[in-house]
Amino acid sequence: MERTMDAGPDLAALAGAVGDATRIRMLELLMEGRSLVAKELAFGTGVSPATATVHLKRLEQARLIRSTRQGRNKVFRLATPTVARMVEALMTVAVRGPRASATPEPLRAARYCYDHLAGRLGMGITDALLRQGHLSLRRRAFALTPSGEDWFEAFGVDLAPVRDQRRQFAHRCLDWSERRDHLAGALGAALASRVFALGWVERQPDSRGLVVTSAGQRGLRRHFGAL
Amino acid sequence: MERTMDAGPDLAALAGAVGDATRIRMLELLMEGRSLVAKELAFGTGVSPATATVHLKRLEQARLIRSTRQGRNKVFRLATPTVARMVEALMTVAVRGPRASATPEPLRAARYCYDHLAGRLGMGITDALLRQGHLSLRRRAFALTPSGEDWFEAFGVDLAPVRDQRRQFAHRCLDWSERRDHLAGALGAALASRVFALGWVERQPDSRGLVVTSAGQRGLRRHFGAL
DNA sequence: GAAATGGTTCGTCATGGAACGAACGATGGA
DNA sequence: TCCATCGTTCGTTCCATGACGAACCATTTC
Repeated sequence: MERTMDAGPDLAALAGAVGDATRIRMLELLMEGRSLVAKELAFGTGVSPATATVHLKRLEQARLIRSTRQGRNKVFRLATPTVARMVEALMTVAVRGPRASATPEPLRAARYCYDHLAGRLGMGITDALLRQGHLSLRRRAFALTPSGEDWFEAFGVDLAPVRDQRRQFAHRCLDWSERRDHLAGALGAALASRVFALGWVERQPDSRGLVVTSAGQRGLRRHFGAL
Repeated sequence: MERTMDAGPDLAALAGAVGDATRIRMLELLMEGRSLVAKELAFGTGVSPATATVHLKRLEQARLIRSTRQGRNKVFRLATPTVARMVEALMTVAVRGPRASATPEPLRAARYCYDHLAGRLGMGITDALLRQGHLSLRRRAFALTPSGEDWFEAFGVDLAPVRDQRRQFAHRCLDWSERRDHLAGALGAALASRVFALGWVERQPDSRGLVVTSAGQRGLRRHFGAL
């Protein structure tokens, strides 16, 4: 199909890469947890390893995902937080009016969005941090206040390496299930893995989404009050 | 292709609708100006009217666009500002690193994003309004200050009907060419059409994007200082 | 080294769907 | 009333590509 050259970003190429049921499902899977190996992505999309290889290669060429070898495994993750934002925007549109309330309860309650906490849990924590003056609002991001620095360190998050990452520090991410934004970026990811390390949340076995443990209930209440 | 039911939004359906070169181009065209008739969209994508009909129907079924009959014409527009946000997010990702600076100058400078001003012009105006205290920042939106209300009325924007619209009043839209956000929503659209009505900007004949007229240069400087 | 596992490559198949031209219904203007 | 224009419908063609199994490397484990 010949066509005059397009000004601006090459949407057609991107749309081609995104516009396949299996590939978008892969991106969706990568939104939930940090990174997955090829086999998990094949299984998760219900497709043979051979087919998965092709799709993953295509996604990688489109710079939507990145891979690293680990032994005989190949682990994939979203290429950039910007990609996560894009997928999030797609999800926001994909939630149809009448079906909007059909978003499964566990997903509304707590889930990963890329590498940070989302759903009502992520939102609640973010709101609490704002209320307590540990975060403040900036145009496109949150800012960590002095009291916030103390709080994070006391919570067990070593901030130095978090600041050293090349990605945005405290990004604001818009959630498709709640339509409000929550803490993302390097700081959001660090917070999420700390909460995970504390055993406050656990990955749900086969479904997507997270469950808050009873220790988590207590801990969250102690730190953030009623969420 | 049988597959277990997906939790959450139906991304596959959406991805299918978006993932075609012609259809994404149509969405792109609808981002620039308010609304277009079927023929313009056919011509703009280099496709026959028959083919265009099929694509437009598909996009409409996916609720990405909406149409109304006007005489023997059928005019299309993006269904919701949320869709515009999604396309914008796609564009942001589609801008490749090395090619980033290859974004054509006129598009960087001034263009429509859906129905409001974007590019450096939209950003500059937004910044000026913030600096002058006519807008203030909220979490997901801008807020119009009391002085801002006066300013808009003096500028010739009747705010009452703008507030009555069902869409968000002063949304923050992230720009793919500048990677910063600018005034959108009902207020952004009203401002854009006022600026257009004043003859300060004109649609570029065949390219995309806008040009600032000499009257516009003067008017913008007078109201906003150096942009 | 052999066996097991993860991933890739290759060849093939089948299907979806994108495109067109032609014929048709509808609307508006002369 | 008649013509021009706009859009839709239909039938057809044809190509892209998504899927698989089998064979093939590479790495770890025993």
